[in-house]
Amino acid sequence: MPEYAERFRAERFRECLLAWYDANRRDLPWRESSDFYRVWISEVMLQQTRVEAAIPHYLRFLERFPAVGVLAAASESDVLAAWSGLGYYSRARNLHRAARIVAASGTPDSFDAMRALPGAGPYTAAAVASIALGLPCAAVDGNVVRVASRLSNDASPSESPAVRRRFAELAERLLDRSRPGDFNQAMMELGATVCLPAGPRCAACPVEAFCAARAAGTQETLPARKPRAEVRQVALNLLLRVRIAPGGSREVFLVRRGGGESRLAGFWEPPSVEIPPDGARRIGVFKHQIVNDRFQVAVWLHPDPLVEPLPDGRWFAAPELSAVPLGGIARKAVASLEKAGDTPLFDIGQ
DNA sequence: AAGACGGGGTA
DNA sequence: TACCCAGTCTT
Repeated sequence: MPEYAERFRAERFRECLLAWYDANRRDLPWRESSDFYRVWISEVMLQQTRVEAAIPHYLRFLERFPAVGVLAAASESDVLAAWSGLGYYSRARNLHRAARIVAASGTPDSFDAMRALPGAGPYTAAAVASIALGLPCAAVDGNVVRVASRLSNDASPSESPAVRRRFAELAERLLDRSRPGDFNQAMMELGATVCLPAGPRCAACPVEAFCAARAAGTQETLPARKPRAEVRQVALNLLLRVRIAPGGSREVFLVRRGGGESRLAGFWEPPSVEIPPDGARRIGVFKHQIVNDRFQVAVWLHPDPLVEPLPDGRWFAAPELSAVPLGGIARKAVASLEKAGDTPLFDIGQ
């Protein structure tokens, strides 16, 4: 009877979590009521913003715009001014647009209606729907992803949409349908204060007994992320042939690994160069790296032409260079070369 | 799928 | 000083 056992476990989980929440819940300004407008404003403010940072702005904002009608009637610049210091100003612009929609057509009464408002994604729609409307929607923010990954001891990369869906389904299964708003806030508060990214305080955790990661001792390693793009530390040289003048194409140089431990470590840079006599004028600065077995090339236009033979004169074949995925910078550089009448040809030296 | 968005907090 | 944080929207 695995289903029955599962249901029983989920029920116990809810009891433990909510008992902990009831005993430890913080008094926050937006918890004084479950008023839709106040909950909504707080959830938008709390996107990418810490509770402590949001509180003073929240209080000021509500004083300035005490009800949705006031917000809807305000000018955008007034709203932006009240938002100043919070960052991500598109949140304020979306909120303002959404306020006009709510003022005109009424408070949303479902997850879908909430989700349709500008600035309300899956998280915000679920949070407001559960806290203000009492609807059984699981709100999955970064905290909940961390808690869910540890409860299930699931080391799949947490930024993949499919994996996030799995964690959301777990949260949905655990959700207390009679107190969805409290349950969601309890999960998030657990993640923020106990189930910490580093150094989780398992001894203080109300649901330790339900945690598969804790049982396996893997809690510190979760949630897992996509494997870091791997830069192969191999002396690969890339030959680019660039058509420079009406005369034809010219082979140009290449690149060596950039040094240092900085952001550019692992990229490849051209050696210092001299200007060739034939007036080759516009050669890019090239950086490339092997990322997950794919060649990536970035090309910067450089005011000074550069050409230099490789010191050792050796070339290595780069696989499928003509199919190299160019990043945004490289595409811009190539487009710029083409606009200037120079057709870049990519070729493989050997 | 990947990057922009903006502050503040932290190594 | 530079990196990190993590929802939503855009491309």
